[in-house]
Amino acid sequence: MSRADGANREDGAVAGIRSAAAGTATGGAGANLLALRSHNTALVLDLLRTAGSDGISRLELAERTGLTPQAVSKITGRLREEGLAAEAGRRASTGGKPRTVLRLVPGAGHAVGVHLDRDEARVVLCDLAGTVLAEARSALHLGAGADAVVERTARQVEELLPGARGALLGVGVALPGPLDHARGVLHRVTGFPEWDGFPLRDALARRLGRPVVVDKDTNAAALGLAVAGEGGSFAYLHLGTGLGAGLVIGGSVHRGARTGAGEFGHQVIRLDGPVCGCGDRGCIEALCLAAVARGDLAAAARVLGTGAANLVGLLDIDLVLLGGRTVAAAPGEFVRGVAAVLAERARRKGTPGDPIPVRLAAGGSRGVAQGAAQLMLAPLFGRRDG
Amino acid sequence: MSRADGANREDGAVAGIRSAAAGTATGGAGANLLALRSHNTALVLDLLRTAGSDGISRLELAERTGLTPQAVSKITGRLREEGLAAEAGRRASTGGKPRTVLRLVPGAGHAVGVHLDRDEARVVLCDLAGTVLAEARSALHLGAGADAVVERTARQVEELLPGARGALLGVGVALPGPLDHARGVLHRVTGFPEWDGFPLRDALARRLGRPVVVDKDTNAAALGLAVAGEGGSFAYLHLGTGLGAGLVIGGSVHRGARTGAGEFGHQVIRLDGPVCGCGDRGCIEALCLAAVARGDLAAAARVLGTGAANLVGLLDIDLVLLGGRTVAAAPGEFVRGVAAVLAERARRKGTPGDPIPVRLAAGGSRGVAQGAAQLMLAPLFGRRDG
DNA sequence: CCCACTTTCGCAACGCTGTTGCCAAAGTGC
DNA sequence: GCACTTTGGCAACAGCGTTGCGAAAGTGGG
Repeated sequence: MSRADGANREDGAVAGIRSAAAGTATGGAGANLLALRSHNTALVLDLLRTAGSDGISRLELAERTGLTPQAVSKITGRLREEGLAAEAGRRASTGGKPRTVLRLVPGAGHAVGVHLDRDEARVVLCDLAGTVLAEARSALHLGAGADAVVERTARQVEELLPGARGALLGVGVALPGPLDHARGVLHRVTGFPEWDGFPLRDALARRLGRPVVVDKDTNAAALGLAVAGEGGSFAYLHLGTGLGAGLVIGGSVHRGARTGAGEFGHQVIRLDGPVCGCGDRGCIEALCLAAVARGDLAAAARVLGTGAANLVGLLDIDLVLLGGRTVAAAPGEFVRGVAAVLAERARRKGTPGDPIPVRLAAGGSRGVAQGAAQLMLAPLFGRRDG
Repeated sequence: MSRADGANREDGAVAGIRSAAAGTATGGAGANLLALRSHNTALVLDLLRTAGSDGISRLELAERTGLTPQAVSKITGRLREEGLAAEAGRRASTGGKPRTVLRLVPGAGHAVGVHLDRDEARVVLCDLAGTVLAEARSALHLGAGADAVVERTARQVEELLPGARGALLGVGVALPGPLDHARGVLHRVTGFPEWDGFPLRDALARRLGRPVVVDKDTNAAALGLAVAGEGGSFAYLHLGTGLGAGLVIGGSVHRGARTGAGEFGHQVIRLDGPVCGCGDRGCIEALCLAAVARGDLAAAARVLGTGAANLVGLLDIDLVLLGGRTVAAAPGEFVRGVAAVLAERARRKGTPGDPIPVRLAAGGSRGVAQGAAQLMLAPLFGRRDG
C-alpha cells in the first residue's frame, strides 16, 4: 500500500485543497493546476487581508501557509503585478536582511452590500479590506411590489458606485426569511405573498448589469463576523423582531442544501408549551419574545441560553455571538444570562477546558450590510459555502 | 481585477481541493502538487469503491471528477501499478471501441474496526471495499482496568490479522462517551472513573505496533453510513441505553474542535421538565427513555422526532437515520413517529420540496464496528474530518 | 469480406505549478 | 572593515494535468 504516503498528514493542513477546484469542468471535484494556484492565491490574499495595515512578510506567509518561501514569492509577485498587493516598508532586522512587509491594496476591488430589513434598506460600499467607504439608508416598503423595490435598490446602489475607483466585484443582498441562496430566489416574505418565489438575484443582476448574490440576513451577518476575524466555528444568534441564527463551521457559513440552516427561532424547547405564530408549541422565539414583552429579560436570556446550549452541544462550536435590536437594548443582561446557562451545562457534563465564551457581536446595526458585501468579497479569500 | 478569473465556478466543483493538502509542512492549508495528486487520486479511488464490483470506465471517471480523460488514465495507471485497481472486462460498444471497466481491488488493503460497547467488544476485519472478512465478539468488562482491556483487545485484533493478506492500514476503535478524537484520549467512561483521561490510542498503538484511531461510537456509525452510500448531509440518531447523534455534513463527519459534536441526548426540549441523570431538566434522552420504559413508544417517537426536527431545522440536513437497540426493537414505530413530526413541522413552515426522509440505518448491530474500520479506510477515499 | 466511421485510450510534447540550488542584496555585530 | 546572518530573486527542475495525435478495437453499410 504505497498509496498511504500522501495520506499521513496533520489535521490543520489536511483541510487544504477543497475550495480551489476552479478551472475544471462543471460536475465533480477534481482539481487541476489552475485550481491549485487559485487556492494558494486565495490563501495568501486572506492572510494579507487579515494582517491589515500592519502587513505581513513573505516568510511569515510561507510559515502560515506551509508553502515554500519561493512559492510565496511567486504568488505575491503575481498579486503585485495585478495591483492587489504592495510592499509596505520593512521589519526590524534580526541580524540579517530585514523582511519586506507586504499588504493588501484595499482599493483594488470593491463590493456593495445591501441589507433589506423589514422597514429599512441599507446599502454600503466596501473595499477589499471590508472597510465601508460609503453608506446610504432609506425607508423600505415591501408592499410597493418587487419591481419597485428592485428599481429603487438599484438606484441606491448606483449612487454609491462613484466611490469605487477600483473594479466592482458585484452586489450582495441580505434579507430575512426563507430563500434559495444558490438560485437567488425568495421563497416567502412574511406579510407580502406577492413576493413568493421572486427571483431577486436575477432581477437585480439584470437591472444593474453586475453579479448579484442573495442570502439570509443572519448568514450575511455571520459571514461578516467570520471575515472580521472570529475564527473557528461559531453561532451568531440574532434576536430582533424574530430570532434566527447564522452558523459558521470551520470558517465557512453553513447554509445546508436548501439555504435552510440556522432555523433557530422555531426550535422547540418546551414541549406542549405556548402556541407560537408558526403554529407549533414551545418555540424558542415565542418563549423568548414573550419574556421580553413582559420585561423579564432574565427569563428571556435563560430561554435563549438553553437554545444556545443545545446548539453548542450538538455542534461543539467554539463561540456564541449575540446580536439584533433586542439584544442591543440590554447586551449585558443577555450575554451574562446566556453564558450562565452554557457554563452550568458545561459544569454538569464535566467536559475539560474552559466553557464556550459568549460575546456581543461586533458590527452593530451595519453588520448585516457589511456581511452582504462580503458575500461577493469572501470568495476571493477562499471562503466558500460550508 | 483579473484575480476573479479563477473564482467563477459552479458550486459542486467548488468543493474541490481542500482535503488534499498532503505533502506540505505542518501548519497552514497551502497545497502543492503532491497534494493535488493525492486529492485527485482519492477522488478516483472513491468512485471506484462506490462502483463496487460493477466497475466504472475511465471516461465515466473523467465525467464524474471533471478531470480530462487523459488525467484519469494517468491516475488509474498508477493505481493499477500499485495494485489498488484492476481492469474488469469491458462494456458493450456504442459504435466504437468499447470502454474498459476498472474496479477497486478490495484485497489491496485492510483495516480492523473495534467496537467497545458497554458490555461487549466486537472486532471486525474489513477490506478496502468495507466488506467484513472476519469477526469476533466477546464480553467486555471495563472494570478490569485499562491495561487489561487494551491487552485483551490487542489479542482479539491479532487473531483476525491472518485474514488480511494485503497490508493492514491500522485499527479504528469506537466507543461511547466523551473523548478526544485528535489525541485519542478518553475523557470519561461512565461508571469507571479509573479510565478518566486514558490515552487509549497511544496505548493500543504501542501494544500493536500499528496506527490506531479512536472515535465516538455514533461518529463511527455515521461514517460507516456515509461511506456506504448515504450522500449529502445527514444525522444518525442512536437510541440504545442512551441517546446520541453522529452528524455527517457534506460527506464528512462533523466532530467539532473537541470531538464533542453530536451531543443530542441532553438537548433540553422541555424547560423545567423532569430531572435527567445529567442533572439538567427536560433532556430528550430522559423524556424518550422514560416513555420507552412505560411502553409508550408513540410518545418516545414524538420526543425523538421533536429533537430531530430541531436538528433538521438548525442544519438543513437531507436525511435522518435511526439506529440502536431500542429503535431496532420497534423500527416501524420510531421511523413513522419521527417522520410524522418532521412532516408536520415542514408543513407548518411551508418550505417547498419534499419533507426530509427518515429511515432505519443499515448496518445493524455491526454498523459501529464497520464504521470504526472506516476510520482508517475513509481517508484513502478523501473523507476527512468535517 | 472490406472499408469507412466511431469511440477509447495511450504516447509525446507542452504549459504551468511548486521546489531546489545558488547567489546577490542588505542588514548586524565584532 | 570584515565575517556572518537573513532575505529573496533567478534559473533549472520534477511533476501535475492538458493538448495533439495516432493506434487499437469495435460497429455498420456496401
